[in-house]
Amino acid sequence: MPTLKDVAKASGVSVMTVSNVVNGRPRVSEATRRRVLAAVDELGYQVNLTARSLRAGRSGTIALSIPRADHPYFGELAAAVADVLQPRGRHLVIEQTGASREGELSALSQARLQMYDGVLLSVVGMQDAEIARLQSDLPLVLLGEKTMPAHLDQVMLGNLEGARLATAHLIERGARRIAIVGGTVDPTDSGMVGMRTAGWRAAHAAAGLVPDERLVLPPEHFEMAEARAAIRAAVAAGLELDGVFAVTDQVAIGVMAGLHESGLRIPQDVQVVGFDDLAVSEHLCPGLTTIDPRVDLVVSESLRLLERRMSGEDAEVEHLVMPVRLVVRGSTR
Amino acid sequence: MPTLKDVAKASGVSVMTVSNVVNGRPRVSEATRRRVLAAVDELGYQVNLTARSLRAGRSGTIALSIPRADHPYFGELAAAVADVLQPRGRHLVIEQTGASREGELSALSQARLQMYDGVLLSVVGMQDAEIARLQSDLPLVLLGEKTMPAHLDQVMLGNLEGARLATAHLIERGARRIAIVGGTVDPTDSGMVGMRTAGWRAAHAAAGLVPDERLVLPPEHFEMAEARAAIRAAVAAGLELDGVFAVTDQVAIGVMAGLHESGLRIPQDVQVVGFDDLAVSEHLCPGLTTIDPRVDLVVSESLRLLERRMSGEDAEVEHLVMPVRLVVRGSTR
DNA sequence: CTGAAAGCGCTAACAA
DNA sequence: TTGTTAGCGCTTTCAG
Repeated sequence: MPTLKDVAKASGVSVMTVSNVVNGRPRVSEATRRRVLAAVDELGYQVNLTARSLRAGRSGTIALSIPRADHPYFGELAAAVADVLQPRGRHLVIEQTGASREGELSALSQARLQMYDGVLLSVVGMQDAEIARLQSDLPLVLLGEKTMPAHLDQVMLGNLEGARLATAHLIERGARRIAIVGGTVDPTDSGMVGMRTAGWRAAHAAAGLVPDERLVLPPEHFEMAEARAAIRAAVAAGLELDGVFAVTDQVAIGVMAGLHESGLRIPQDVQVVGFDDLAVSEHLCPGLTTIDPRVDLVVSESLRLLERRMSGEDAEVEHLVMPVRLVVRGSTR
Repeated sequence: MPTLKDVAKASGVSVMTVSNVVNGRPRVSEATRRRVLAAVDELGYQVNLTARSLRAGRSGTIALSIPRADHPYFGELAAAVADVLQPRGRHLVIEQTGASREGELSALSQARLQMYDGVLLSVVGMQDAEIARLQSDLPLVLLGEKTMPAHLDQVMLGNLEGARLATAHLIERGARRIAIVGGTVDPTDSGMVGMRTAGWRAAHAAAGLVPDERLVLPPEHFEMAEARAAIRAAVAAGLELDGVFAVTDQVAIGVMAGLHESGLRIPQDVQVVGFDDLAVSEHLCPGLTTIDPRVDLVVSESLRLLERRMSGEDAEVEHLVMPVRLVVRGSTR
């Protein structure tokens, strides 16, 4: 690759002048400018962004780290972030950590994070200790469904409120035996599953109902096939239910398939509510009633926090929980 | 951030020794190693990967450029690439171009591509001229559904064969009025839509049938809502059909929703086949018969080609078309 | 308006 | 085993 020096030599000026031309700085005579641009063209010169970053101390790039790109929720999140950043002229790259419980940071080391001007880190499998170890001098905003170290900005979905809304809606529409698919019976779970299960319990309590603990169904990986098998097995085992709160839309899709296979009709026999409002959910048959997690707000708020850190402002740490919204479709009556 | 120099000063050795320790090179006495590591720990030293890249002339990173992360096909592709690269100890970043027809390269400049050791470029909206201008000295493999410049390696899906298989399957299962949703009547279209439409025509021709041109339905953006509206409108307008080949699974999902809304049953009244075999397609009701584009092969082949370029091998340019596979599910009889 | 020098943080090559 | 030197390609600073 040709360098500034090569262009300088070819056009008979100094590297500094070439740099000035290439960066459109003023105070360059029209004649030299043309000469330099001709050389740039001829040699096919391209700035070396690595060198520029080293010199500038900034890369001009923001990173979004997600567990997996093939999980629609994260794909949609990534696109939403890109859509906000692109018009602002900021460059985004997506890092995929692989959601390894053993440590996202091995895949995405602190050193690598340091390359970016700012990082939105969607933490799923990460240990608290690892998160706590994150340098707070790197502009960083955490996106994740559990409470994080107090010294880092965080934006969280309205997990509890969403689960409560979803379950209350099922109760209101007449369901009385409402399974939670992807829930947990572990009361110490403070993560996404724990919070959504707590919302399911809270809605029951508010209605004066006591949920049957057998209605807490296991799928732990939020996979469609797993959820489908779980609901089929439960129905086959004689578990009676007339409603399902699925902890994610992906799980809900599996649940709908499983209920269908079991000969149960939605919503006549079993009503279903999901969580995430994936793009596909609107186009299922029937359309999936779900919780809109307001990814738009998550994105705008987390970028606000990030820009604040990036500008060096020494503001208070914020831990935000976004509002959510129930979207009613055909899977509930 | 502390630098090698800071650590060197703190531990009373030279920067080179620190570098040697940090990089686990041999020929460092146990005593100094410990002293250095202590200083590294204390100062919280982290390598500056930008500086290392500049020095080494390589970034150790491969980029995958996709139009949008919220399009499930690309999300699944990205995850598949990451899953192959991760175990090999290579680092991947995902760049999102935004599929702007005006030019993917403005979002993702040549200069930026140059930062990576290798690039998988999924081209959609890119102009031929822009693609042709791409330096061939950057290890680059094109992923895209149109024929690209001869000087660049390319991996393409079996568009024609897949569309042919899908349509032939519909014909075999008794469909005679088979719409193509997302097709084109423009015979000069040599892109993905053109090839898949050609496959639809080829299957008809092979069966001695002549398709009604009114069965070519418009949706151009492969969006679910658009496809849903298009099929509804067509049915409402009295178009008779007993089969649909949707150019993508996303389109197929919209089609299924639209047919459902129009009171038509799948597969009894209308059979549907898609293309992409998205993860969700298996869990629709009914399951979607579709073409598996063998993303696994696309990934392994494109990485083979890429690694070859990255190793500096001066091999023949390859233009590969991957085989495809029909996956039969409930949406066809 | 143009140029020379210095240095961002790192490592290969050589010297001690 | 450890240290010194040079330079990756760029831009800031200061001097013509």
